[in-house]
Amino acid sequence: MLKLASWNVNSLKIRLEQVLDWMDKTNIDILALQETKTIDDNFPVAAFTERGYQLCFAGQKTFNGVAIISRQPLANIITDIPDLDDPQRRILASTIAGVRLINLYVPNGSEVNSEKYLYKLNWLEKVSAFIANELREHEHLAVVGDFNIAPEDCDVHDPAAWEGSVLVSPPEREAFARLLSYGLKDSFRLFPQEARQFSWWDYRALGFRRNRGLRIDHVLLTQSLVDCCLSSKIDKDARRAERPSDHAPVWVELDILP
DNA sequence: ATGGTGGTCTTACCA
Repeated sequence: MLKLASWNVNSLKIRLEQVLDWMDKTNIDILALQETKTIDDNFPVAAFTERGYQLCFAGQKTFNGVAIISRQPLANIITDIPDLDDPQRRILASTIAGVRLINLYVPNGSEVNSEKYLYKLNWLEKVSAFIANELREHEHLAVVGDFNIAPEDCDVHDPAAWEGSVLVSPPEREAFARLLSYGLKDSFRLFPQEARQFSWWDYRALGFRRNRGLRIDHVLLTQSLVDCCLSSKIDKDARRAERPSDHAPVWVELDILP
């Protein structure tokens, strides 16, 4: 059994104890983090290596930042991709236990047609091309992270209120669908799920208490991993913690040896 | 109820 998780922690410095507690509780094998918000020199390496994990990370000051924490060795690490000269640290890929893992912190996009939105769409285009290329080389591949896209209306607490907005706009959903067209599957939808399950809730206006959320954090799997995927869940409990991230962790159990 | 909270080498910005 291999447990693979993704979590936007919104500052690893603030959330380190929560992350360590959650890893202990769930006995996770591989954890992909987004929004670590720390430069590499300040990454809390020892906290993870003391627990028997290995890690890789790509950070910057104040914003963004991605990391992969793994019980197994991390090979073939990539932080930058062709045709995207981007100082923002949002991409981290590594091969672990025969699985190619691509960890993404997709840009938020701010508002439809804003400069940040256009950056998001271009970023998604270049990353899609990179993933298409990776799929040619790796049979067992997972794309995980904060996609900042709610793929379907059932992933949105109030689809009418959100219609056309950033995170749900048709061009963003088309970019997500393009990944599925490569044969990747949204692991969450492989299983029967209760309605109104989300992975992110705005800190403001009692968003979590009222379950006014979106499902924007995803684990996409190639068919070979779908075939051994036993479950796909969102751990809403982590969002109930004191001083939580605005995102909950999402994770899959794969019936392969770690 | 068109606001609100939380994070950052903050006093503006990002989400």
